[in-house]
Amino acid sequence: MTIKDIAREAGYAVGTVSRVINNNPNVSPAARARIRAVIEKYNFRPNTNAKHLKQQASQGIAMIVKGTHNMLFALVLEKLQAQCGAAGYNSMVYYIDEQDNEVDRARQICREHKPHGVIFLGSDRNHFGPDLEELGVPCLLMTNSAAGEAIENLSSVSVDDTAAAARMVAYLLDHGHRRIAFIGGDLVSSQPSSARLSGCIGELSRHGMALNLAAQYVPARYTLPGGYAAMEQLLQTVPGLTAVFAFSDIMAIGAIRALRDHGLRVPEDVSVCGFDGIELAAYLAPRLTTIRQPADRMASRGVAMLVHCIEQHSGAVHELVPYELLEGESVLRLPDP
Amino acid sequence: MTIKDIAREAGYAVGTVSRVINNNPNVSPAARARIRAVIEKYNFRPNTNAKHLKQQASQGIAMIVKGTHNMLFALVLEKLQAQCGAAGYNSMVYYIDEQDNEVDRARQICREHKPHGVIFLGSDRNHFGPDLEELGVPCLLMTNSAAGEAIENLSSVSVDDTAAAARMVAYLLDHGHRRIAFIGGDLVSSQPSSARLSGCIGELSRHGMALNLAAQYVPARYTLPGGYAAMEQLLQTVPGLTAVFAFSDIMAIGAIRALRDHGLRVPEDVSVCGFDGIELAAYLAPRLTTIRQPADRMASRGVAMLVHCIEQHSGAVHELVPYELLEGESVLRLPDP
DNA sequence: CTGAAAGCGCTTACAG
DNA sequence: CTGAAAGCGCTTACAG
Repeated sequence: MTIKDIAREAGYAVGTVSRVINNNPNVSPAARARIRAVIEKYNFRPNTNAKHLKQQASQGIAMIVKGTHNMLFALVLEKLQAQCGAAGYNSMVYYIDEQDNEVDRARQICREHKPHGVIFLGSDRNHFGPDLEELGVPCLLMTNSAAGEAIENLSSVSVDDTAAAARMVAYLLDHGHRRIAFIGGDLVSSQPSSARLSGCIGELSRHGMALNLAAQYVPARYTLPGGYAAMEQLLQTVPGLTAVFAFSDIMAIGAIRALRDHGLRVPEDVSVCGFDGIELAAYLAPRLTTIRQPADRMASRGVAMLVHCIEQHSGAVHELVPYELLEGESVLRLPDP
Repeated sequence: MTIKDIAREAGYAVGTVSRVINNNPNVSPAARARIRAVIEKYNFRPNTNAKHLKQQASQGIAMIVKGTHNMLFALVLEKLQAQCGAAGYNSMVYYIDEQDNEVDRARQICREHKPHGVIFLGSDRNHFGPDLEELGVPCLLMTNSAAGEAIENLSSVSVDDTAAAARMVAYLLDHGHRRIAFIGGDLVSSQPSSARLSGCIGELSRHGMALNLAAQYVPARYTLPGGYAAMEQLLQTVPGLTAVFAFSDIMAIGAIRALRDHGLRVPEDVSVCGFDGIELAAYLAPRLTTIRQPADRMASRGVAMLVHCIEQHSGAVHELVPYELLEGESVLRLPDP
């Protein structure tokens, strides 16, 4: 069943059928009705391969998501799709492996599906360079800042990771914690982890405290076992620690389990806080103290910015959206010494 | 950059370039080397739209996943892809919305990408009928049984949902629980929920107990808030309940939070158990007692079965894989009355 | 082993 | 408003 079959049965040429399918106004009501009826009858769907092969530009925005296990991305993606729809764009979602090159994938997608813009959820900073401009369409990085990259067509929307992490450290210090350990991502590939760590170091030094990177920071995958293993390591390298700051909620949950398996209570013996503010954080016991990244706000700003770039041919912008420290029950206020 | 440009630069015809790309043996080593070098030089990737438009059959298996929030599916999918790769098939993954029609989507995918087989993760039983045979390729339903559907080309691999649920009820009864409530999916669309519920009813009746469906069973979405809301309702309709059996771990986590918010402890005041055995279940406090669906085993059996159907042109088979009751800390043994 | 050519199912100027 | 035709970038018989 192809457009040709529809055309024959309806008594029109394939061009007219194509116009009906693509809502081209240059079709008589009679032809439209007749052709629609035949399409309906056979529940015909045009072949997207042929469509994309020929079409100049799709009416869509491509979204490239790194990893399917990331609960924050899943939430942000949902909001992005809603916002895109509201702005009159289709969204096309491509999930890729955590270790795949998102920029290579974007290149292929642009060639084959000709989107009006590309949104990246998750990024390896090593993959992003000036050659991104070759894509020829505005791009947007979500939840990571690209302000430091200075790539002409790459906008970004994120929280101020440095400030947010500093805020959390200030919160821990205010609660009397002095021996604090950190679990984050790989500092070479993860831009947000670096930013957050520098926020932590800054805030500590404001209080006259130094951070021993080798001992107090353990890089881990953003997974439950990743957080678990990192916590076990920190228990060795930071004796007497009273608080742990994990740069994702999932890692925090892993860390909490590790603490418990070592006979430590949370928060009575060790306080734990996370980052992201995923839905799950509020369902745990104790509720997790964390930094909430506002998925809704990020998505609406992101789509607005990208659409502006697309329609006005304007340059990249980098926007910070407000984070929020969600006070849960996982950080204890220590008594004054 | 197209196959034509590569051909020109390499000094061969496009057909030869195509043969190199598709590892067709009828190419001289010299031509192969020369063309490979040019492809390498430009990092050329053929347009998949054109490829699929023309190609008889891809060397792939399509996987259609309902929903991106399902942690069990994410795990099973990972294993499926590994198994497919090992069997010499590519996997092409298509995520669709929870309420979208997976069979309609499969129809389109088969037309456009000509996979050798289709795997469904998640299904609405209302969408499956004898017309699935029109797809013309073997299909496989994962984690739900299709034994009752009698569709010629639809195999399935799942745990015995009825037996597994009965086993859990037996476990609760053995622990002294008598007032038990249930949270599951919509009984009309969810085959596993029906099967599990019937297992629960059967086991209760073996012990001379009846189930008041309207009061003791609350259908919910498979989400945290879904479980939460269902639990709040059960607190009204089943006064004095001592145990809750949720048909997914995520719903169980939601239910636990609801109980706590009503001042009840788990498991001291109310016991809770789940279904699925996702990684997270073992990281909670208390660890969740649940039925583990063996993702690894299901994936390896599923792919083996599907590949057999594909290569031997054999008919559908329905296999049950062993479940496992994971004893956590969320079910209390009640003292003898 | 290689090339020339047809054709996959669409879209889109171009005429009328 | 409609049709005839070119062409998107590939694959694949068919000749040689």
